[in-house]
Amino acid sequence: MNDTPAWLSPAEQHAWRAFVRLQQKFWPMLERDLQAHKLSGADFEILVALTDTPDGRRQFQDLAGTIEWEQSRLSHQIARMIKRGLVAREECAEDGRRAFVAITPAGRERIEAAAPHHVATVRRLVIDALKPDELATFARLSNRILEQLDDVPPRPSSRSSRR
Amino acid sequence: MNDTPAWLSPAEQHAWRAFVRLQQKFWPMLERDLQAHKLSGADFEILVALTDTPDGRRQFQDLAGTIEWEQSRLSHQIARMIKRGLVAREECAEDGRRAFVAITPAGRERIEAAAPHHVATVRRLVIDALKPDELATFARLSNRILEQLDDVPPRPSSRSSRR
DNA sequence: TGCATATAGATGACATGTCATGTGGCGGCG
DNA sequence: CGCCGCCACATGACATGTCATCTATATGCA
Repeated sequence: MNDTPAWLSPAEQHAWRAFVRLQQKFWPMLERDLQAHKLSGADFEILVALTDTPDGRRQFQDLAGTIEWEQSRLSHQIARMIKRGLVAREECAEDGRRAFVAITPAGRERIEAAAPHHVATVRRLVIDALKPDELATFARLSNRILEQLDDVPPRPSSRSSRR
Repeated sequence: MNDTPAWLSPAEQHAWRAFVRLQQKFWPMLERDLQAHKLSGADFEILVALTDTPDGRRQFQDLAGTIEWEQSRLSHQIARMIKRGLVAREECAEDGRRAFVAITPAGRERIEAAAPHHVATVRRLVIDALKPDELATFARLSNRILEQLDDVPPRPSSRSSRR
C-alpha cells in the first residue's frame, strides 16, 4: 500500500525544512519580544480580540470562535488573565450558563503600551524581509495551504485511501 | 519617534494574518496526527535527529545544536523520553560532564512506525497544496524571512534606533 | 599542587496547552 | 410540574516550555 513516495524529494524536503524552521524560529522570537511588556502571545491575542469590540467585551463563545481556540484552553487562559487583572469575567443575564469576558483598564493600558513595539517587530521580522509583490505571493501561497488544511481535516488514521 | 506606520497596510495586514493563521492551525494538526503513534512533535524531532546518525546516538550538545533547542528544554525532554523508554542516556568517558543520548530499540520501532504516516500527512497538508514551482517560491520566500530573523536577532528593547 | 572559574547538564518553579471529566443552568417532553 | 439530557463553562491531571539556579567536572594558572 505504499503508493506514495516514502520520503520527500530533495526539492520538497528543502521546502518542508524551510517551512518548519521558519515557524520554529519565528514564534519564539515574537513571544520573547512581547515578554518585554509582560505579555504572552496568548495574552496579546485575547486582548486584541477584546479591543476589537466597541465595549471591550465579548461572549466567551464568541471569543473562542473568533480566535479559533478550544474552549478549555480559553477557559484556563482567561482564569490566568483574571488573576493578573487584565480581564474580568461578567455574568450573562439572559443565560446563566454563558459568560462575558471584558478587558479591564489595566489590560487596556498594557496592550496599548505593547502594540506599537509589537507591530514594529512584526514589520522588522517579516514584512520588511519581502518586497510588496513577494509579500502578496507569500500570502497567496499561505492561504492556499490554509485551504488545504480546511479541506483535509479528518485525519485518516492511516494511509488508507489515496487521493 | 513614530517614524514607522502605526499599523500595517491592508495588504500587509492580509499577509500577516495569513502567516499567523497558517502557523496556528498547521502545527496543532501535525501534533494531533503524531499523537496517533503516541509521539509528540518534540519526540519525533529528537528521534529523527538520532536516527540520522549511523549508531543512533549523539552528544547532548551536538543534538541540541542540530535541532536548535535550548539546553534546558532538551534536558527536560530527554528526561521524559527516558522515562518512556524511547532513548537512553550514556556517559562520556573522556569528559564526565558530557553525555550521550542514544535511541533505544523501542524508540526506533516507534519512529519507524510513525514516519510513513507522518510523511504522508506532510505531503497531504502542505506539499500537495502547491504546484512544484509554487512550492519552490514558497521555500524561497520562507528562507528570505529566515535570513531576516538571523539578521535582526538583538531585540531593540524599544523603538529607539531609527531604521 | 590548589584554587578560581568556566562548562555541561540537571533541576525546580512556574506558565501554558491538551484531554477527560465535573457542575450548574436551560429546555423539552411526559 | 418534574425529570432528563444538553449546553456552556470550569476544573484536574498531566505534558511541555521557559527562566533561574544548582551540581559536578574540567581547566587555567599562581
